[in-house]
Amino acid sequence: MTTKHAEITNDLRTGIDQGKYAPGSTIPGVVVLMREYGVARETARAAIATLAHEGLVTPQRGVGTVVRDTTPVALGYKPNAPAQVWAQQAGANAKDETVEAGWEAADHEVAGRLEVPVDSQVIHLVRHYWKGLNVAQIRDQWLPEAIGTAIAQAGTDLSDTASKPEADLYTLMERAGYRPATVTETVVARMPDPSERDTMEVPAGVPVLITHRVTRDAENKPVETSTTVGCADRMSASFTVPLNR
Amino acid sequence: MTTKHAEITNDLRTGIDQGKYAPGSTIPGVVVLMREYGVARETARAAIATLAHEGLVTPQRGVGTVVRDTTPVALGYKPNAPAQVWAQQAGANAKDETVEAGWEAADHEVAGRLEVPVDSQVIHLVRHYWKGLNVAQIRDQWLPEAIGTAIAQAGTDLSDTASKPEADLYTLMERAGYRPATVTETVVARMPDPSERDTMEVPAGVPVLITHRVTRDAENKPVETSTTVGCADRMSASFTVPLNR
DNA sequence: GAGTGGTCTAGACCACCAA
DNA sequence: TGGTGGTCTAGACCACTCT
Repeated sequence: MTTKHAEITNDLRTGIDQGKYAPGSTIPGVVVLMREYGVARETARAAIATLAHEGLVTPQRGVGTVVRDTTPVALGYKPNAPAQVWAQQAGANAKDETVEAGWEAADHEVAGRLEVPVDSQVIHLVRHYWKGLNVAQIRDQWLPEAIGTAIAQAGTDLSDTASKPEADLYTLMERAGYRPATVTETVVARMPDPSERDTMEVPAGVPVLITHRVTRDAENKPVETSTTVGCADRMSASFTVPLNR
Repeated sequence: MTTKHAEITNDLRTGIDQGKYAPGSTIPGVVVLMREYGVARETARAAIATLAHEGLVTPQRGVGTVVRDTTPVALGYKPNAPAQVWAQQAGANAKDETVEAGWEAADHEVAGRLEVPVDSQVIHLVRHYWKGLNVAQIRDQWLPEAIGTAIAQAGTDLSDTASKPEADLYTLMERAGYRPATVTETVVARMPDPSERDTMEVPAGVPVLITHRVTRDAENKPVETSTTVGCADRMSASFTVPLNR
């Protein structure tokens, strides 16, 4: 025999699957489930909690337990033009903002990706990508010392949060004499930690997608690396790769 | 004031972060927490449940609540050689197995990806990729009718589950006169549904990574599409893309 | 058998939202 | 103000694992 809360969960889940409870509407509340199934409050709540952690519903105090719209928003992501894509694809109410910029000492991870010595100076940029009222992605980006100074000498100080570069980063790199040739991206997923859940307002049951990127020039030397963390229900990553066989 | 269970969760989480509770060891159990914090059983359990849903611990009856090893297993994935990579990267105790094969009518989704009419015949293959004792990935793959029959005429019947093709799919395609030229992959993540949780034995708090792929020939016509679902703590996807600017 | 986590109850009070 | 979900309790019994 399955447990009582599992029984209730299954009934509600099939109801959602079959469209009995549409996205945006509410499923039967705690008190209703208590009465209809003859269970205690915590048992009814346990059933709902399972659905919440599966990402199917979002309980809201004073409102009810709302069925999530599980359709992926599918913000396609093209590594070929990382900077501009956001505005095009996320729609009119999208914006992005540099919240942090400056020089810092490379830690082990960043130094390894950029193939520079640990503790050597690198430029670190943190950007927030907004979609409507939410931060949908957070990007941490690092550039090796040589490139940071070369871009500065070409007239753009990346270590200044307030300054608005008038061109995207790859263009700035080219002007400074570094031509990006390839990007390698590695995608993983996990549940958000509390700070991510906080700044991006990730609902329960929604994982984050993490993209680690390394951009290299024609000599295969790293010219940029970044880590992008995004709410998995507000982003997806897409790649087109030629096959050389 | 934070809630009692949140308080306990935070204490335990920082303990894990700081290495006080190492991966593989157990955190204080329900009864210990009840005594030390002076709370009821369900309150202590709620604190542990939060950590479980964050993917940090796995409660086990009769054993204790074990700290998960959160290190990503990072099975790099190269779209250039999809079939062979598994064995190389997942190690010695990896294997893969075709669990389903045959002709079926294309549904809306598959028809759209392959750019064939809805309800036209397609080959459907389901493969399980094992890592040790677990299924780590499930791949659903579809080929358009023309290619399925061409490969059959070239001597390999893909619609037969028992038959072991002696070459990887891309090679079979080439022999049948279709040369794959590009792949486009879209990666998303979500929490597993019950059936996925079941066959892949996904622990609580671990999302699945989903890769939608379309392979095209030189004329940009789709020759294959597949959807791969994998436990996010047992796989990652990696892509290297040349920049053409 | 001792100790772990899992289920369930009946009842209390609190926080929040909408009408 | 009435209805929603969130927190918490004290106590019972069950399922599982390890020794």
